[in-house]
Amino acid sequence: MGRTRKVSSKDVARLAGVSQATVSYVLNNTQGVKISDHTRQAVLAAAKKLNYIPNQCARGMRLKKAMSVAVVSDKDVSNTRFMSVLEGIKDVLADRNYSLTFCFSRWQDDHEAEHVQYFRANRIDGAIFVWAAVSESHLAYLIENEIPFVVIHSSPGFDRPNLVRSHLDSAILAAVADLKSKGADTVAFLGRARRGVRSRKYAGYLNALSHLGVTTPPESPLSTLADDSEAQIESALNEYVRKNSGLPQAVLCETVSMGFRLLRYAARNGIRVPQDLSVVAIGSSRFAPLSVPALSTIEGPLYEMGAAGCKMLFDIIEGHAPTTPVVLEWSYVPRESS
Amino acid sequence: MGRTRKVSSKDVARLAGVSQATVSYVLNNTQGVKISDHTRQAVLAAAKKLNYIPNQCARGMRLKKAMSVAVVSDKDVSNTRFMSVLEGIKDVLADRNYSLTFCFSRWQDDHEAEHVQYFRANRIDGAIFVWAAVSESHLAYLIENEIPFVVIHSSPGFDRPNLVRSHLDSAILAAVADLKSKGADTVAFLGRARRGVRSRKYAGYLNALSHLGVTTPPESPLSTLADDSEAQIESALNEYVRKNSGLPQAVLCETVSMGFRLLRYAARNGIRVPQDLSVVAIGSSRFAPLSVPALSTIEGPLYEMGAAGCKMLFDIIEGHAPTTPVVLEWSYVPRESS
DNA sequence: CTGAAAGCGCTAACAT
DNA sequence: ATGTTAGCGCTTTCAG
Repeated sequence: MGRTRKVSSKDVARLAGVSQATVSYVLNNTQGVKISDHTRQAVLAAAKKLNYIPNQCARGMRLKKAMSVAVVSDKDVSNTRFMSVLEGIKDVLADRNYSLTFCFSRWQDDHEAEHVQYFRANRIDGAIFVWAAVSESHLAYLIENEIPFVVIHSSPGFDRPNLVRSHLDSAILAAVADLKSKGADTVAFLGRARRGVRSRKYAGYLNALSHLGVTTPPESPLSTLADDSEAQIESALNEYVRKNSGLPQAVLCETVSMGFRLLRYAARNGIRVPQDLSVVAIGSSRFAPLSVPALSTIEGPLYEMGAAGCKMLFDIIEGHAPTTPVVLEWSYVPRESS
Repeated sequence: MGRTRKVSSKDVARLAGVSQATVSYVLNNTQGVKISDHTRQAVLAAAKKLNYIPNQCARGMRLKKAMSVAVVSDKDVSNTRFMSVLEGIKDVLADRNYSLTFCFSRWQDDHEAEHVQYFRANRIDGAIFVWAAVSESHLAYLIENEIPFVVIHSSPGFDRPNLVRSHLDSAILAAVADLKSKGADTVAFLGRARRGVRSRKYAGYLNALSHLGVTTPPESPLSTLADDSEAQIESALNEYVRKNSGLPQAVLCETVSMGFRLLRYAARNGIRVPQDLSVVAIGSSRFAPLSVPALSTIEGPLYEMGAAGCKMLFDIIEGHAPTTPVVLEWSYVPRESS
């Protein structure tokens, strides 16, 4: 058939035998404008017949909106997480017919940052920072210039109202409670030494133990763990067994990959999971349900953080600045390993 | 200072004491229009003073362009690779003042795909598929409807002119030649069994061996390798040693993580790298230069593939369809481990 | 060499 | 209940 000139609202109007304005009224369901059912159907039919899609650029120009928001991130975001957040954002955008413009956060000069230029060039209506390195001074610049933005960031100590972050403790508590209810008197933590006590995950673990009166094993976290390789984990567990004269009944792993490795260790050594040992890992992976046994996890609200951040951005764009951050809960997803 | 109304070309014109048209001429360096140096400077000064940035939406509308292209990908692209490609694309886009609109490839209905809608709504001028699942029938639809697109895809057997793919064999040849020149008579391949003979990487390895007359060890690829865990690699190597009565002098690893694990194995067993054993891994990682010894790698032309794809897309948009795919070479990056 | 004016496709007063 | 019209900010003939 080849390309015919793109169809405009004028074409629809002509075919429906009405004016362009009427087409706009019908298609946008403009409030306070009454359209007879007859013409409405005519317009709808014409639009469908011509396969009409409004020119967002023209629309945006008239509305003084860009109909797009920027997602700005670093070049080395971890992937699964990032894509889930993007999904959440995209779904909210789709509802409003907004598109997603992608920016990297390079900090040459605050004024020259890509998203700033884009905003001033009317290409975006606001920006969402997704785990991006972003200085307080730059955020101050954005505020000063009234550029709408939201920060999606999990690390604590970063407090502003237009922030979406996550809360881990309750989910860990739920997991440990579940382990306890299934008979585990002692729950060990498997994590990297260099993270140590400062980590949110370890803090949540300690918090859960004290709330539930579960024994803290003397050798936990397994501090000899330099990385999450299989050999490291194996030797750490061996040392644990030696010091505590036996395996823990349950282990909370800092990452999914540690969880997997622990499962492999157990399999190799004839330890039955979850009968002899329960395993729960913190993090998300498409593969968690696919291991044998399927790995129980504590998962971050990635999609929801994206969606919440995007909704918050729209609120800001529409003049309703949030007064307090959105905090979303991680959740305990028990599978076969616990 | 607060937000003042956005500055338009009219404001610049007024300040410079010229007409809007002149501003446009100067700022776009319009061909075939002579502007006196005096007015040119006046316009430039005014623009700078007002910090003027043209409204891309209005500009695009007038030019009948969207000033943006879509990157279409799946939700689970592997990350380092993806971000590098995006960088290449973004740099080319920046040259032309284009922005990047992000789409997921969901195949509900060919006509309803997001990028199709976006094209018809004038939000994008074309699409780049980055390792996305995309059916031939959908591509046919895009061609039929004259929607400009390019496919960045490495797997073979996918042949069309508007394609950017990569070629691995020469880089592997270079690596093996280097290993040989340093005295390695035998080079083993460390890869996952399930990939086996069908993989491009293994094929490239065999090709290099036969070209250079390097010995193919009987136990290569290390077919017992079920995954890339440390324990698996260790037992595979042990088996290799048993069957070949000794370690290979050099190993080509299918992935960077295998390379790292091999280095750790060597360190644990007192094998000196590269004196006793040379290691080269296929793939890219920020960490490759950071290991001890720094890992030699064979790296894909990720950035370049993005850039080439984007340039190709602009060619297509401007009516110059390519007649043949772009094929870019991987490169051998020797570091300390070889 | 520069300016006036038309118009890209759309929406929203303001008419009717 | 619908049509007329005036722009949104920009580029580009066409006149001076």
